[in-house]
Amino acid sequence: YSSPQHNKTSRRELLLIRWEEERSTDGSKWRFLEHKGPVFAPPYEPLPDKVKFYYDGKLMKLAAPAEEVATFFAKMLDHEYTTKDVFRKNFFKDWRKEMTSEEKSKITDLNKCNFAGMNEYFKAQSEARKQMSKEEKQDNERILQEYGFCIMDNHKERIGNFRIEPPGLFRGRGDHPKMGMLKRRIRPEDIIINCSKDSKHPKPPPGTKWKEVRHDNKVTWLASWTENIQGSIKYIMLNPSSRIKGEKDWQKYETARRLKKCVDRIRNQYREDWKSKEMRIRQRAVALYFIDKLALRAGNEKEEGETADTVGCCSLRVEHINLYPKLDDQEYVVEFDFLGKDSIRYYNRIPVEKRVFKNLQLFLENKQPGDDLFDRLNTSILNKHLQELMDGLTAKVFRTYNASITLQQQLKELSSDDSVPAKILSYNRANRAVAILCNHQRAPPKTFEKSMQNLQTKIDEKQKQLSAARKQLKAAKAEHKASHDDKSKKAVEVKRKAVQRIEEQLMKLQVQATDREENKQIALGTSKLNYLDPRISVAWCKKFGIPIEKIYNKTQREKFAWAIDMAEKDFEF
DNA sequence: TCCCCCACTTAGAATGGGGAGT
DNA sequence: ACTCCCCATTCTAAGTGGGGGA
Repeated sequence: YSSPQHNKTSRRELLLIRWEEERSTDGSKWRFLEHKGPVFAPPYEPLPDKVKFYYDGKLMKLAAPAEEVATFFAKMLDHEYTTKDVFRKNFFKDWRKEMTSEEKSKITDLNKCNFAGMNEYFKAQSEARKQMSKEEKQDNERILQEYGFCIMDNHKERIGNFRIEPPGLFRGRGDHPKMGMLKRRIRPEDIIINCSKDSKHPKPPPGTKWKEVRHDNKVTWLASWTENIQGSIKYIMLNPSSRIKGEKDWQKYETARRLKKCVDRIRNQYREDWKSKEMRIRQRAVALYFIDKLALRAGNEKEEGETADTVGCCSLRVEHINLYPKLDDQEYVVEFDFLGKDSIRYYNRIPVEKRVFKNLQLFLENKQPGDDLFDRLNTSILNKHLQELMDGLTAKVFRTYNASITLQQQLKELSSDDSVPAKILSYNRANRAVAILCNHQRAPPKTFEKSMQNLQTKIDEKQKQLSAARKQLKAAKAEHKASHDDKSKKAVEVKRKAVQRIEEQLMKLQVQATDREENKQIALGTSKLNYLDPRISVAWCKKFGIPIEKIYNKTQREKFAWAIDMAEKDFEF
């Protein structure tokens, strides 16, 4: 950052030009890739004998394999998961697979297992670890330096997840049929390494082998393995600050900006299609309208019974919507109520155009609650159609586009003469509007009520202070009225200032309380990280002289380095 | 056309570490 | 120095969407 602005900019522009040129060739993602391979979970250490496990009230010593799996459960005792039937059932089934035949014949009922001793032991352990955190920190740092980076095309790049996931109990979100199942330990023999032929290949731990070493530069991952719960592949990939991720991110926003140029045409088109003679075209047009207007996800089909029952737009079922020809003072209201990604509930009531409403009534005819709303549509059909409307257009581009354009519009409406803290508050409001659009929710933090109470206490105290200060001011005024001397005049001024200061402090606390309350169930991070073109925020900061640190923390600045360099104050999404 | 596989982005929860307040 | 709380970071699950083969 020591170089002059114009140099920095042109360097970055050149880099982007280079990115673009390199991209357009043969689909290869890199020319050289060298890394040290992943870091494995530490081997299991059997519990000391003082840690007791009881079955049916009787002390029992488990052999290492069953003991290890028992510790996974014991560590989660305080978690709600361990009270759920499905979790317990899946856990117990998988746990029994790890038992010796003797253990298996004795342990037949999970309810008779007492893990309390183990649980206490691990709590004590994590306390102890906190005490000696210095050494551990150094250790982590050493591992990070050794395994946390790779060389890709002449650049040292940070790896995102260089540690292999440790074994444990699967924690699915929502009503997941597989929750509690044993996630098995990953060994070197499970790992496929990807690197360049002419690089120094990573060595497997002594006495082990990799499953495979390949040299595929059409993909970006450094290592992969197949996970045993869903049978899906997991990858080790680079950090968001890397060239390969940044470039992709930039492309994503460029595609969304291209959508901006033709979105009017597309909107007119789907409105026309609401009138089509063909059912499949009407369904496609209504679904696209929802994706555009409500920022719904595409909604791929899912394998029944393998995952939680969640839906997106194309997979909506009859039971997920209600139609109200009239509701309160509005006409043609559609009520949505379904579980989306991560089993987050989407609930919304929106008035739609009459034509959409009539179409929905048509789609619902002769259907059961469990039937598909759009029975002639799926994401593949929709995306093929979108591809014809614009090169590179898919359903998810609408989410990116609508999120980013919303932020830009909201920021434009702000008054420019606010103070910096007021501007930042407004920025967060705009961010929040996007998070609400995208339905980014979170569980209220466990400490939420308490921290709100603390804040309220502060506010109450401040209010008391204020009324005391006001009384003093009043007294000082009376004093001055009586004496009319300079000293009392000064005293009035002093008291007036104090009142003003306390008023400001109170205001600040109240704003903070409002902000926190409004954020109770809303997660801002996801939209900031994945949907809002960072150049909008960077341009806004530059235009109003707001330090970028007020908007993006260190990690975010690293991820968005390309945008921070590239965007000038007049950038338009 | 359908299905399955693969690679990648997007997601909320859990964890950890450091700073503010006492 | 200590505690508590908050935010950054880490973790890994859960989506999207393309491609290939039956």
